[in-house]
Amino acid sequence: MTRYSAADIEGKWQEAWEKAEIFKAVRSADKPKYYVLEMFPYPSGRIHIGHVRNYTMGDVIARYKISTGHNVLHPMGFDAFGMPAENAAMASGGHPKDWTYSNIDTMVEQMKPLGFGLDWSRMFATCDPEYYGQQQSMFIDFIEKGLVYRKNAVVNWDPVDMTVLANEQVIDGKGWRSGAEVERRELTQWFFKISDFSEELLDALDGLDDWPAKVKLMQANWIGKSRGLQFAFSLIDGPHGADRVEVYTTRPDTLMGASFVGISPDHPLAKTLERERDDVAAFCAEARKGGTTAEAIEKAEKLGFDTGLRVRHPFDESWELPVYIANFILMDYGTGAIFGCPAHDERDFDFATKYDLPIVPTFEPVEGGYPENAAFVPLKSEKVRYVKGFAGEAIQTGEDAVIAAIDFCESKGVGQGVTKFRLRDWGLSRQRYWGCPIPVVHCDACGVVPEKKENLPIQLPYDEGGQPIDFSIPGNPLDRHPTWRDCTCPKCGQAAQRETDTMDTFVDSSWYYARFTAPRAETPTDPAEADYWMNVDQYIGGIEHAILHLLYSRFFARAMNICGHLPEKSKEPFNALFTQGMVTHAIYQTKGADGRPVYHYPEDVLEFNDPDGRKAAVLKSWVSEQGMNANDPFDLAQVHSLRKLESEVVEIIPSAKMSKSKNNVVDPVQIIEQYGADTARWFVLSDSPPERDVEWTASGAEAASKHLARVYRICAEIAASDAADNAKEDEVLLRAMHKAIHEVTGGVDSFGFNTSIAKLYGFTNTLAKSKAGAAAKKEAAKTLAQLMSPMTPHLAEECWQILGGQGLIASAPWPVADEAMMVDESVTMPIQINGKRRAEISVAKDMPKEEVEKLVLEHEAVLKALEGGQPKKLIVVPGRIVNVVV
RNA sequence: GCCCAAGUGGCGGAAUGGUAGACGCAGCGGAUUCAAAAUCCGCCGGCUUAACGGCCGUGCCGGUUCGAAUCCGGCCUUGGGUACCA
Repeated sequence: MTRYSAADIEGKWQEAWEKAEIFKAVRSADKPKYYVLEMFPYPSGRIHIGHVRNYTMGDVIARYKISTGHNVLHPMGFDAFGMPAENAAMASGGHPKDWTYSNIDTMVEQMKPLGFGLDWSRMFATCDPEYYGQQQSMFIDFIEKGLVYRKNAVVNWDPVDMTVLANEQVIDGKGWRSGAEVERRELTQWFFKISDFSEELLDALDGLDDWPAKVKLMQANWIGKSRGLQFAFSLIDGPHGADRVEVYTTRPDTLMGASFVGISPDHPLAKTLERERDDVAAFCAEARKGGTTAEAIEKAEKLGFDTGLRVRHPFDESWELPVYIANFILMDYGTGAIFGCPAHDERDFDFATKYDLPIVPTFEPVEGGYPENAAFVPLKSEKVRYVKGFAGEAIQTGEDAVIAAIDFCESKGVGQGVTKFRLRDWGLSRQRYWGCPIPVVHCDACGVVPEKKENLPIQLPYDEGGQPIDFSIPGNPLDRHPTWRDCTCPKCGQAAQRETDTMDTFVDSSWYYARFTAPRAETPTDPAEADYWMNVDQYIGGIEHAILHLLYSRFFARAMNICGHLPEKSKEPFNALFTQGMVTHAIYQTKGADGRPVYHYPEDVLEFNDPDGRKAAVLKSWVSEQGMNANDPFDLAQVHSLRKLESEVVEIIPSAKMSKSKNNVVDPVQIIEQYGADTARWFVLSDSPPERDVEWTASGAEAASKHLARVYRICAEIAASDAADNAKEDEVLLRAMHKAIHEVTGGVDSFGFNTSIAKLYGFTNTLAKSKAGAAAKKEAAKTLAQLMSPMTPHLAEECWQILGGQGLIASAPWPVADEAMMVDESVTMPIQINGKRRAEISVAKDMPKEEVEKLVLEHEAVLKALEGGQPKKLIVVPGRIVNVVV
């Protein structure tokens, strides 16, 4: 081979790795273990360029850790349950199972040519009965340990499709598929008791030193710890002897500004009144309308209903407040009842204005009086406040005011300080077919009974008694299945019925990392394997999973520890987390006659630089219409003039998320066919820092490909060279090599792949220009191949082989930088005069400070600046810089 | 609204208190070629200068420091997260 051809070499090396079982992970005591995991994909049918970036990063780490003597576990699987499979079945009449497994086959075929160092023998899909059966077994353990329970909950119910909808599936208050008005319905659902772990999940974030601060903050906000006061207003003439309304507030310092009490339509007091009074019943029915989505909530008008009931203020017997039922008060947060302080809360202010309630400011600012423009005075806006009614003391900050108010109220016997969390229990029931069946049985005599473990897995039925399941009928096929539901009670043996709800797919992905340590075990985990391989040393995935998936996994690890499936040390399963950015691509857009955007494929667009050097584009079809051949070199001036025709200018939107409808999707399979896997891998790692988005550009891919060809050419030339040694040049090259080892390694260690690649470019340039002898060049080229091997493993093997390297580069030990070779004998130090660079001197690297000072003061530029005087100050930072202050 | 992050050439970005713009893309000039592709060499922030050089320059205003893209205070813009949570 004389020219680099990815197609000729990549398959060959993949076979060599497989044969040598380089990536097969086997438990062994003689090496430190390293577990690197990328978030596993959903089997949508095709791999996405984003997958390529994600798995390439993981692969760089995996291969690097192998080279540094680690026993590496790097597995791959599929998050295979979920709605898209059912939707596909509805659309095309197939079966979710067939669709899913066929997609998995396709995606594995697409991933293999990328040369990832994965242990494919551990692969599984969450829809394998061997996997979800173990999940069912754990669910039964969770029931025993009280980690899961059933309760009624309000859900979005689509009355046409007869199913529960996730919030994301409700659009404008209507079901996304049926278009029917969504109802709030109370259903009995299963819940994981994640809220029992609120405090622990929050506190343990502090120990996750190698997680992005951003993710920890998002989780902390989601868990939402708040400190407040819970107390009761006494109710005057309440119905049926009801004498109090319990409320919770995080702003007890505004208690003296209360002007009403509000209760949820689902509050027991509201329900009592509803039964007896038609006007209350009508209001409550109205208030319960509308979905539970953020959107629905945003639009909903704040409605209140004066019940006519009155309560007494806890600090003033004669002060009576009205009790309203209000649609914005949630029954499942706090006590389902609030007091409103319109002067210091915007929502209460709106409400009070609407219903003509008093607005009572409670803080006296030290100077200037109250801002006139807003009755709402936010907590942080007042530096010093004086709280009316609270012992007349000045309080410095908002937080202090809250603490002081709680203390004060407690001391007067009004309520007590309470800590609450925003985090709710995790509802896992889904009224869908393509999910893990919840392994319980409903028995008329015994109630809800967990299935016996020996009966697991409870498998999904493939058909309906020989007939294919019809997914076009609304509702859950398991519900209407003729025989599947029928079973016997595991407790009493009488006829009973299976639960037809399946589990949220987030359950499947909450423990797969543990299953990878022993994917074929007869129990959820194998304790010895789990103890050896856990925790995941490096987890890599998208920021979109910052909250739910990662929080659920942290909960599951704790629950699994309680049930004995994971060791104590794995309560936090991911030692380090890295969240990578997306691969984006430009969108080419014009405006249609109706003013709406029209998107174009990149190949339909002619890109060029306008006279200002900025990227611009016109449609090729337009160029052709004007009598120019778009494929020939063309007259830019003509195109520039075309561009003035506004309607035909193509707007380039860079860095847009890839989307089929916008014609900007880059298909990895095509890229591999065109350039090879190494080019795709090199490109997605270069240019942008891994945590940021990287824009896919044709020119960038082309450049990556050219560079790899150049590296091959250089190595081939060196392999064939017999140039004599050249002591001086040899040393220069080897010094550069050791510097490169140091810098590239540092980049890989700290997820700085883009800077590692920049250093590799630099070292390649040095090598190409070097006048060193063949032996030194060969050593440098072999090192270059090694440093590139985690990123472009196929090319690296090929170069290694032609340079005479022993064995596979994949199992060769990582080069070590020689400290002594990295230190230069002399350094060039810039001389600053008053902080501005004016000159530089070259000095021996260990020249004493005094001597440097002497040399500096003799320097022409310094003498000129001093004009015969003495410097006010002379700063010498050894080896770095000199600053003369005159 | 609240919380967080980012802002550096035509573009992606580098530099985390010490020579701003590494490395790459795009662009410009040259070599090679009948020509092209490929490859190789050089230039490439702005203003100014015949040149050497000088001045300005990391979103804006101010501060700390011998020295600030980097630290502090205030603002602007963009991106992300999140919310009837009492």
